[in-house]
Amino acid sequence: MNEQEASKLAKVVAAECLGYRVRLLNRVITNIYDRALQPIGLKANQANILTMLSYAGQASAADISRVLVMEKSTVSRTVDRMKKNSWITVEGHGDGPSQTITVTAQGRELMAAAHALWKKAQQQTTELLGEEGVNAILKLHETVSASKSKR
Amino acid sequence: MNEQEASKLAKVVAAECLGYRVRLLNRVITNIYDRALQPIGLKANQANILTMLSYAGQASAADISRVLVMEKSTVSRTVDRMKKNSWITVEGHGDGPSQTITVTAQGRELMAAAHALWKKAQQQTTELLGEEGVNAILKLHETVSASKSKR
DNA sequence: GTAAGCTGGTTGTATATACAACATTGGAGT
DNA sequence: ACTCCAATGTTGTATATACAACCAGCTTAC
Repeated sequence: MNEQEASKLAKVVAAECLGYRVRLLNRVITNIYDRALQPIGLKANQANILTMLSYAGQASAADISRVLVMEKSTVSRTVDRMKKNSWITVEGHGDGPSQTITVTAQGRELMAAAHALWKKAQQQTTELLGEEGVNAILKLHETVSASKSKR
Repeated sequence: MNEQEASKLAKVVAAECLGYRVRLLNRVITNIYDRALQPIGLKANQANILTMLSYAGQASAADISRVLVMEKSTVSRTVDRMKKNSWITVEGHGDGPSQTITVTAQGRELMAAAHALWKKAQQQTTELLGEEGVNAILKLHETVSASKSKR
């Protein structure tokens, strides 16, 4: 398959499916953040959780799930990984509900280191998308989160 | 944590990170397609590959990887799953390069069934995002795929 | 003509994601 | 006070994703 054919096919699939475009966009952008944070062993998603926790002071897994609109099982496992890295502590009855999750001193140090790296990724993304693209993302996010809150 | 606090936190994280917004957007939109296709056991991503293959007639794994801009290991495993479902056939030297992947009769039937379901998801997405949102996605996709082709 | 390198594919490992099934725990209602 | 239900969390299973290491075959350079 030559490049022309490939390009044509890509256009066909892309023209058809919004889902495809969103997934590709996600792969590209998330990759920028993940690569940037890779030197300190942090993933973009975990960085978001750390950020939320540091603003909140403390939160339960359910809080994280609600605030960041993530599936509770995803939160459960991610929290577990972060706990193993000693970035956070989880207090409360091992099994029972109502945990209290807080960022550890180590976690705060990590965040400090993450900030510079994250900023670079954010800038790279902004350059890639352009001002217009960034605004589009902001708007799309508003639309989606508005629809989510209705449920 | 009450709803006001949660909402405020969400805004903070979202305001900070474009990556977060894109991931959320991806989760919401991909979920629409996955749920729509769920009755026939097809995932959005696999549907895209099937579509590409049916337009192409045949393609190698490397072609899929290039056209849809997916990691080759992702393609390898997804192709494997689709093959197990008899939606596609893979011909060529078991190990060696240059496979020839084609859609089977079963695969074509599946696509026919998928089309109606996919269309519903597409419409649902369009309603969710609005005309403006859809245009934003189109534009973002162009920007991203243009940057990709430069590499 | 041979060695080095490129291309194509697979596999190991890790994370994010979704859905379903399950356990636990508190509280609400009677 | 007791029962039932809603909210919380965990775990099983499956897919998508990324990166790295690896293998096989073909091409290119010398």
